[in-house]
Amino acid sequence: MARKMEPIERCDCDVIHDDIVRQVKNKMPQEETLYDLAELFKVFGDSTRIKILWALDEAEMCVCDIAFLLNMTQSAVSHQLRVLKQVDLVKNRRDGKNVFYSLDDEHVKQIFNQGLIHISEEDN
Amino acid sequence: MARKMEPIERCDCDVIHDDIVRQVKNKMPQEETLYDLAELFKVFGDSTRIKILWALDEAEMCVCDIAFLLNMTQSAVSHQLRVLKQVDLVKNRRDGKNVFYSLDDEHVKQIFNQGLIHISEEDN
DNA sequence: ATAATATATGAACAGTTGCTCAATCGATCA
DNA sequence: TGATCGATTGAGCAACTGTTCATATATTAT
Repeated sequence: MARKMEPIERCDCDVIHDDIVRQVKNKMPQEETLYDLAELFKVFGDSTRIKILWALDEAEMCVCDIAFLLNMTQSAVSHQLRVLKQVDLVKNRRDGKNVFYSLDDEHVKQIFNQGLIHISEEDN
Repeated sequence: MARKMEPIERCDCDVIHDDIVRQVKNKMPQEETLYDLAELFKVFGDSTRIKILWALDEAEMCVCDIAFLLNMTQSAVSHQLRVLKQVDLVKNRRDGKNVFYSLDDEHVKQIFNQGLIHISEEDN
């Protein structure tokens, strides 16, 4: 996690590399943008959360329903819903004793589908 | 990580929920598919790997070039390239003392862009 | 051969993650 | 009011992750 502060020493590669590296450096998005992107994918990088998101894409559901569907404790589901809410992937509304969760982003399924394309191509 | 084996007890929610939950359950992809999807996103869930992938999308580069570009040790970069290779996101070729890495999937940028769409919409 | 360079790899370590468990909060109902 | 149900929250923990460091391997140059 901790980043080295002293610049890495350059290897003896050709000057050609030098130009390419400089070009790539200029084309790269901002450090912060790439960090945020990683943070988003980190949220997708857990099968429990993937399942929850996929389920909520089908229908709005309360916590206990999700827990039953995924065969998990309410507590575990609640913890994960919290994570999903923090990054604005889901929203919720209270109805009596229940709290209903639903998707708060229409691109989730598109992102998933892109990922599935990669997976299906791996089996070659 | 460890999954509970005894089924979660059902809450006293309406019978309506029961139907919805059953419907959602039927529509959900296979457990394994969702697991694989999470594994893929887990790889994207690290800013170092995101940077490497983004860089390699611009140009083929050797390990020391990537290390210099990202101001990281060769070792750290090499470890991450190994991870990326294991999931078929990058490929490599040796040229003398150097090993050149390049992208092995054309959808990477598309997946990134989908993610960026979500991020940019968060700032509301 | 030896030395030098580029990369890979394994152990170790700190930091993080996702779950369980217990306690708590919020709303409803007797 | 107290009892109950659904949901949330915090502590604690085992498992995992990403880096560093030291070492090993592979290729080239001397």
